[in-house]
Amino acid sequence: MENRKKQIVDLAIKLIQQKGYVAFSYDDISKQLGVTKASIHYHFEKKEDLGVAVTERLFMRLQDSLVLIKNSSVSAEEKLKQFIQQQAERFECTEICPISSLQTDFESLPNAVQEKIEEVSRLELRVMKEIVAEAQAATIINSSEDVHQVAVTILSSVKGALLYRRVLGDDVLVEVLNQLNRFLRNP
Amino acid sequence: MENRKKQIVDLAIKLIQQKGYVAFSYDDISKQLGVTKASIHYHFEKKEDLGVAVTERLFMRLQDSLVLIKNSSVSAEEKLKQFIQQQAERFECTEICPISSLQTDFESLPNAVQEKIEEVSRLELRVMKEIVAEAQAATIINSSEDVHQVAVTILSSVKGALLYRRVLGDDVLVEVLNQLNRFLRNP
DNA sequence: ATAGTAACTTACTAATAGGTAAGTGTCAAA
DNA sequence: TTTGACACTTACCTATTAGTAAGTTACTAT
Repeated sequence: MENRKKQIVDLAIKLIQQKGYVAFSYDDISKQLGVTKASIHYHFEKKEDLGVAVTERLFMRLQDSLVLIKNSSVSAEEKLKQFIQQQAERFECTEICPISSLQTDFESLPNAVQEKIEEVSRLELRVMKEIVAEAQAATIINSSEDVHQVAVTILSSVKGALLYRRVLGDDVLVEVLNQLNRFLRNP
Repeated sequence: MENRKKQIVDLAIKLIQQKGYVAFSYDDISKQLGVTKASIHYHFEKKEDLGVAVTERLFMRLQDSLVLIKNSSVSAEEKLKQFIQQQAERFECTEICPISSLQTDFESLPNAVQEKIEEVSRLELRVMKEIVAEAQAATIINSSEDVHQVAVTILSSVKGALLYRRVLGDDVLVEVLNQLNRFLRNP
């Protein structure tokens, strides 16, 4: 059952969003799936293997959205809105971005996972740059702004807002999103 | 020796910045201080007690900077620069903001520490709002912007940038700081 | 029917975590 | 000189962690 592997990875991502890489355990996963811990080890021998699988899924998700961005005929305006808001809505208020969570736990990560999360972060930035560039071409974003700088700032502020949201409540994210809009919109 | 307690708390904060609340252990601390684990327990019986002491120190640091902001005769421009850049320079590239780290580990924190980190986050926001309001009064920041929204956006983006810096390198933070400046400066 | 494989379970290990009880050395006040 | 507090150490306990070895069940192709 290849499905079981997917189940485990999905649950691992969710747990990483809630508790982080260090804090989640094979016991958490096995109990929630109603199997023994050893059966999780059967699918992913070491925690490192599961960690790599997790980062590979995150990578693929981003690749998918990159393809979607490039091919879809949706307006640049909608793409920008979608990508940002999607992150916000996909997660509950107690969850943060899985990439942020792994960045936070970076020093405790096995080497293989460290390298992967580096790749994921770079790809994420590429995706955001793609969106910003399109929005700029559509004159939604002021073209005098530097694509790279704007992209990295949007990503940082959204990820940071998700952290604050967890302790200060839902409003934080909405406020940051509003302010980003104010900053970015062409006057 | 009240000094030892301070040593422990300082080291705990550093370890939280590097590895997070869940990942750091009494063993880490005792080894780095050259004493036994039990002696750390003598000063802070439970990990929760140390966690509370840590958040209380973070709170006091913020209170100090709040006083400094209100009393110092430095220009609003300088204050804004100082507060933001201070965070960046105080930490090494492998370290993130201790508040962010505790926000990430929020779900794994003891209740008492959760409540404290909530207070710390609110105070941090207050400090940033104070700075933004002053900068606005000095017409450095466009006065049409909402103080609260701008403050929460600055905090979020700086904290987020520290996460990305850890995996993508030092440039990230500089870029975000530059972009924030571009957004904020009066035209 | 049988051999083989996938997906498990049972039962274990070693390491590490937080935490505790009881004792030791040192210093200062009575 | 003794009492007592402080700052420890030694020696432990229990729970949890990642990880493993060996056996079990069920399905599948030959």
